[in-house]
Amino acid sequence: MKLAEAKLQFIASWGAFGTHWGINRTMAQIHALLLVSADPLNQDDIMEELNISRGNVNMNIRELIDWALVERVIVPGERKEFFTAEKDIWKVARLIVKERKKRELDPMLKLLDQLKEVEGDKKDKHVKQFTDTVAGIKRFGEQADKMLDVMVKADENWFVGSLMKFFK
Amino acid sequence: MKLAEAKLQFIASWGAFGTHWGINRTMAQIHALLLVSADPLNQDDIMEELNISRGNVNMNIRELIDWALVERVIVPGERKEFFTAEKDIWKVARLIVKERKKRELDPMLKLLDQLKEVEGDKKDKHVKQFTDTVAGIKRFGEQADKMLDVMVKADENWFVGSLMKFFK
DNA sequence: CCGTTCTTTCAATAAATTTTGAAAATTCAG
DNA sequence: CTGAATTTTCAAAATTTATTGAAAGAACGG
Repeated sequence: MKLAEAKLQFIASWGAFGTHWGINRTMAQIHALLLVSADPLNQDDIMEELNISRGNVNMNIRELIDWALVERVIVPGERKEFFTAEKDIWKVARLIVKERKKRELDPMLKLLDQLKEVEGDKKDKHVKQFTDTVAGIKRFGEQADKMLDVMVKADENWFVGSLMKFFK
Repeated sequence: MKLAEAKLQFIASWGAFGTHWGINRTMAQIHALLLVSADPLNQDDIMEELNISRGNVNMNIRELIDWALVERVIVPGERKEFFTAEKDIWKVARLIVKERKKRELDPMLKLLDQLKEVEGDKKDKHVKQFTDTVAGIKRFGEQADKMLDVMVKADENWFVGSLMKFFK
C-alpha cells in the first residue's frame, strides 16, 4: 500500500472511530491528519487534504486546541498559523480521558448525589428500586472516577508498567 | 424530591449521557426507565412513560436485547411481552465494554495491522511519521484490549477488590 | 495609518440521524 | 382454521447536527 492511500484510510477510519467516542467526524479527521503529518500544517493545507471549508477547519481546530490535542506553532518566516498534534498516544489518551471525565462523569456523579435524596417510604419497592439503582451507579461511578484520576495523573511509564504487572 | 420527578430527571440525564457513549438517546432512556423500574414493563408502558411511538420502542428494545442489557420476560397470564434490565451495574459495564470492544476496538486494531505495511523508504520522514504513529496507536490499542479483556472476563468481586487494592 | 493577508463568526444550507405511524407479519386462544 | 391481539417493518417526516461561504474582524508589514 502506498503512503498516500494508507494516509487516507487512516484518516477515514480515525474519523469514523471518533464519532463513537464523543468527538465529531471532522474533528477526528483533522486530528488524524495532523497525527501522521511530519510537519505542522496550516488551515489551507488541511482544507485541501480533507476537502472541507475554511470555517469548518477553523472551528474544529479550535475545538482540538481546547482539548489540548493540537497546538499552534510559529513557523519562522510564515504569516499563517500552523498546527501540530501531540504525537505521544498515551498523552493523547490521558487528555481525552481528562476532558471526558470533566464533561461527562463529573456532572453525572453530581446529579446522582441529588437523586439519592428522593423522598418516600424506603419500604416501598418502587422507591427502593430507584434508590438502589442510583446508589449502585454512584458507587460504580466513584470507582471509575478514582481509577481515571490515577490514570490522568500518572506518567506513562509508571502506568503502563504497573498495569502490565497487574494484568500478568 | 418526589420519586416521579427524580425518575424523570434520571431518565433524561441517562439519555443525554448515552449519546456521549455510542448509544442513542432513546435507547438510553428506555434503559434508564427499566433500570429504575421494580417490575418488568411492556411496550405500552414504555410508550406512555417516555412519550414515544411504538415503532421507536420496538427498535430500541431490540437493540438493547442485542447488547444483552435487557431481556424479555414472560409474565404469567399476560399475552404481551415484558422487559427488564440487568440491574447489576458492574455487569452492565462489562456488557457495554464487551460490545464496544467488538464493534470498535477490534476492527481498528485489524486496520492498523494493515496500515503498518505501508511501502516506501523508512528513512523518508513522512513515511516514518506515518509508521511510527500507526505503530504507537497499535501498541496502545493492544494494551487497552488486554486490559478490557481482563475486565470483561473477571467477576465483579475480583475486579473491584483488585482495583481497590491496586489504586490504594 | 493603510492596504493586505489571514482568522473568526454565524446565518443559511445540507447532511445525517431519529422518530413516527400505518401496514404487514406474526402469534395465539378458542 | 379464524380473527383479534400483538409485534415488526420501513418509507416518509421531523429533528438534530455538521458544513459552507461570505462578511466582519484582527493582525501585520511597510
